[in-house]
Order: sequence, then C-alpha cells, then structure tokens
Amino acid sequence: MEINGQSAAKVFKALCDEKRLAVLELLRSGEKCACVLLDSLDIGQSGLSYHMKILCDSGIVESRQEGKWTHYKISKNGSEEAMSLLKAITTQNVSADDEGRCDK
Amino acid sequence: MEINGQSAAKVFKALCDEKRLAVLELLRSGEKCACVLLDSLDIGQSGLSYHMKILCDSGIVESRQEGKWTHYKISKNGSEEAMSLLKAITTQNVSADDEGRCDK
DNA sequence: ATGTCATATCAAGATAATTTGATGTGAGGT
DNA sequence: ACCTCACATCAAATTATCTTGATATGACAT
Repeated sequence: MEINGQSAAKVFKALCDEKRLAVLELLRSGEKCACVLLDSLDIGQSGLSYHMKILCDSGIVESRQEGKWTHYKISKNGSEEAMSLLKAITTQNVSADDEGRCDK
Repeated sequence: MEINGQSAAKVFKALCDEKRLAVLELLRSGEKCACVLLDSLDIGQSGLSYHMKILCDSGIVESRQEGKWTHYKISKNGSEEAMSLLKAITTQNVSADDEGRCDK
C-alpha cells in the first residue's frame, strides 16, 4: 500500500472528534437521516452538517439524497480502506533496516 | 469491544498529524533513536519530543531508555488495539435497528 | 410564483493543537 | 562536584479546528 501522509491524515482526522465518533456509533445500527442524527445528538443543524461533510470527505461515511432528506451510512469501502491504511502505517516494512541504532 | 469516545479519539488524534505519520513511516523500518528521527525529519528537538509523547500516550509507539538515549518503536499491542478499535467503530451493530428511516 | 422544509454554506468568535525558543532534568563522563 | 549531552517541559505566539447564528440553496407542495 502506498501511504500518502496528507490523505491518511484526512481519514484519521475524521475519527478524532468525539461528536463524529458519536455519529458513527449511531450509524453502526444502520443508515440514518440527518434529522434523526440531529435529534439524537447534542448538536446544532449547521454543526451536524459540518461534521457530516468531514466524515463523507474522509470516505468513511457515504450519503444518499432522497427528496429533501439526506441519509448517511457507514461506507463499507471507506472503512476497509481506512483499515488497510492503519494496517500499512503500523506494520513493519519488508526492507527493514538493521535496527537503525543511534550511531553516536 | 467497548467503545469509549474519549480514548478512541486519543488514538486517532495521534494519527492525524503529518509529522507523526512521518515518524511512524520511519519507525516502520525498525526501532529508532530520537536523534535519528531528529536528523531525518524537518522538525526541532522540542517539537519531536512533543509529538513522540502524543504517539506514546496513544499506545501506538513505545519507548525504551538506554543510557541517555531514547529508542522508539511501533508497539505491536498498541497497533492491534487501534485496529480493533477502528474495526469496532466502523462495523455494523449486531442489534441493527430497522433502517432508522426519517419518520417524517 | 411563493412558501416551507431540510440541509449547506458563511462569517465571527471560541477553543484546541502545533511550533518555537528558553529553560529544566537526569545520565554519564572527567 | 562539574560539565556535557539527550531529552522533556514550559510559555508565548501561531495556526487549525469547532461552534454558533445568520443566510443561501434546492426540493417539494400549494
């Protein structure tokens, strides 16, 4: 896997806010309309919109328009990408060098 | 898995900074002394220390003292915990409700 | 065309994270 | 004891992120 610092940071940034984690926790039980999220979370309408944009941009959540409502759900694809990203970031390189000890 | 928003956010916060991702990228090839990291990264001494603390506090990196040097490496345990956390956060609940459609 | 509803965007202020340089601490050497 | 080196901590300035209220947009109904 190719690791791009900027886009990797983007994915994890989406996950490091408690409000957004609360949204994800709600979405774990299935697709939800924005108005449902709004009722369940202690957050205003523009705040929810702000956070949902960040979640969607990260790829972890996807949205679907239905008339004037927007439905959100966890993206299987996005989640899998996040998983392999995390795995790549924390896994030893194949070409591990010889311990990189301090040369002093 | 029990999801605690605060500690989950902590893990992902550690991963959402490009400098810290660069550190991890270096650590992927094995344990490194702080002075090696300092040479390889465009960052000052106190800055490195600041970021290493965040990485260690998140559990993803562990440190080892050797005389006056500090060696850092990716923690296998911490990485695995981060993986299961991410998996838990993005995985459908068992008790999925009936689609949570907008009731309006 | 106008009104209403759901959501997005904007702009300002509030809060949090990061950077930088200065200083503190603790290990080892002399 | 004193010096030096490696690293940690502090404080101030900078920058990024979040919150809030006001306004804009776009879908649908009348």
